[in-house]
Amino acid sequence: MTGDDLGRPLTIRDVARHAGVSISTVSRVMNGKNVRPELKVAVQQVLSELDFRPSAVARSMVRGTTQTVGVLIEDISSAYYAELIKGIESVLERTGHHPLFKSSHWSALREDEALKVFLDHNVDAIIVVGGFIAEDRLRELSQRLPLVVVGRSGLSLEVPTLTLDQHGGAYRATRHLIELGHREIVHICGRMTQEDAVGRLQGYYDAMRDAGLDVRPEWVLQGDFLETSAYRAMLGFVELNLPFTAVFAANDQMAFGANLALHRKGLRVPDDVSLVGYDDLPMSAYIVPPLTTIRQPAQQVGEIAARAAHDLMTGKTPQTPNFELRLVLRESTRPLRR
Amino acid sequence: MTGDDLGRPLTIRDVARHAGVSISTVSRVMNGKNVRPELKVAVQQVLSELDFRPSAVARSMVRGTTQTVGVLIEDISSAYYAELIKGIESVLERTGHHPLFKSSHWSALREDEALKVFLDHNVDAIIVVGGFIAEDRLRELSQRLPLVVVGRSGLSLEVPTLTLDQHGGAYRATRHLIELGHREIVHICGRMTQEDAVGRLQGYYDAMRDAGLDVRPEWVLQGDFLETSAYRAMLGFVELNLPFTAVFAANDQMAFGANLALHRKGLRVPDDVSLVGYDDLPMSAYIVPPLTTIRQPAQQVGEIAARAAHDLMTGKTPQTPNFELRLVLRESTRPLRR
DNA sequence: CTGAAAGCGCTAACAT
DNA sequence: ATGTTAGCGCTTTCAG
Repeated sequence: MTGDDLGRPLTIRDVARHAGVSISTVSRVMNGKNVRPELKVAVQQVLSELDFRPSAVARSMVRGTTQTVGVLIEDISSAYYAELIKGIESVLERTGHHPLFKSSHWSALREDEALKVFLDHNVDAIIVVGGFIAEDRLRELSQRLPLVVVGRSGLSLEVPTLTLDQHGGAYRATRHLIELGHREIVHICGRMTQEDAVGRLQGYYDAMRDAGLDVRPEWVLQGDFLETSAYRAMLGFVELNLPFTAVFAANDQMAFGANLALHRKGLRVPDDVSLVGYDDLPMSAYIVPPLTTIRQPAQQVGEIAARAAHDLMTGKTPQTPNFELRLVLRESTRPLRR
Repeated sequence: MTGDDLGRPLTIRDVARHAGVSISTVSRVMNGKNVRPELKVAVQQVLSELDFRPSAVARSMVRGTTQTVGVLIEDISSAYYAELIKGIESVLERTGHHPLFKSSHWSALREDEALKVFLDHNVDAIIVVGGFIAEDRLRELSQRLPLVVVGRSGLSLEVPTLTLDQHGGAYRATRHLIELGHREIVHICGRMTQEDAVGRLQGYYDAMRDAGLDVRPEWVLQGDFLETSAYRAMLGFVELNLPFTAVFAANDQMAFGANLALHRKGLRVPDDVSLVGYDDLPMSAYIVPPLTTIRQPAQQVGEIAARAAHDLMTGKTPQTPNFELRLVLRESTRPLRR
């Protein structure tokens, strides 16, 4: 009715003026406080007519809360973390919080930067996935705001910490191969700077040792969790002409790389070589042959982490259930033929 | 030195008090305005001693800018979009902006919600990737703030729009198969609600028609861009026992699914059936056999989109180069044996 | 139940 | 060059 459409976004004052009330009344209506019904209706009318939306920034300023939660993660774009993020997203969406994702790309410096950004922006909680942040810094953080840590072990923090038993998962994977009769088992490991990689390597070692099997140093191939590294490493290993009948890759992506390398060398999976991965990416059921692997319930972990963050924010005691790392039997392994 | 460490975060007043100056001087020092050198040093001293970081929220409030850019995308966690995001992240990191990612999961409602959230939070720019937002709404948005649109064609907007020639890409993929001598070519398409899927289907049709080839209706298999759909569709098709020698899947994920289905049915790729995908995911070079596919430079698209957003924010004229959709020849196709 | 006014932490006039 | 002050848009006392 009044033709005062300026480019400038509306403020609560505009609404108040149009409704003929004070700004506090408008605020009350928006926040469901007690207001005389007739006034309330009138204000709501104007609110929707003007399609008014209060500034989240102004609200944050006065409420001291932003409805955002910072999520620090190595790499948003990598397949495994993508699953985790999906889980976080899905529960935060329901609690009305907005995730703020930052990739640190395995750089301690960027981790630190990201945390500062989170703090500067006054996020209501932080979820840290993996990484290298010192225990003290985490403790300090947890004193300032709700903090949830995922995938860091050996921490003694008063903070919900979700960890998966990497050692156990790798042990199970290796054990599976051993039970199929394999004795010469190659392991392609991840970067030793990453906790998960170390745990999995150790699980492999221990499974071998417990079975009374020696591990030849040449059997441990250095990878970096990406396909290419495993592809190259596997190719190189085959050229050594050492006998081997099985491969355990520290993640599925490297298993893919190894799979192709074996194929190139004329070795059939699983007829000539059995192959086990780790993660169980959505894809892994669709490669040829479908990959036997250790299932990490990444999405579920993300959900629990987000729920824990929410619990912390609302003063509830977060649950941190144990996650089961199951072996998913598919078609890339078979009993050793003798 | 003064033992006043409260839990409450510091404000500019604390700094001012400690340095014995006014808050405006502190503000000036932080913003590089002219301040007497000695004072400046003193303030900087206090600033770092206290490890003070100004509230981004308060700054946003007064500056009217947030250093954030909203990124609306179907699904953060899907492999193709992950690449795009990586590109966006990498350039926004350098410009000092913080991406705010929202997945809309192919829901117009969520798209709308996300846009509102962006607006509420006063993002400095928005990047919209695909989706269903009406042209008018986009125009309206673009009048309020810098807007970059990715992957929407047929729009007549005064807005930087990055599109890839889906029709052309699919045409090239199909053409490749035809040139290899294939005539009975199956297409697994995506959801017809998605623009890209339609463009690719049309490209397939046109390539067939231009080659004087008829398309049997049974050759067009309905998928949804995920592995499973293609796996099932392919399985079902093979059971029809219709002759065919090649498959063009509308994305790599579906090509993976088809690949497995063919394998299950005892058909060898590429010896019995040639297979072409679309996207060129990082993974696609590592499946067995390595996938011939149309390369969509997703990461580069993300970079250009972010750069365009930045240009818009800084008043520069954004560049929107053409992207080349190359056929990447690998090992999943071969000449038809006669 | 409602309006006036204070104030969240900061920046940008405005005075000095 | 520096300090004082007025807001940014909102919520929340505090009076009435």
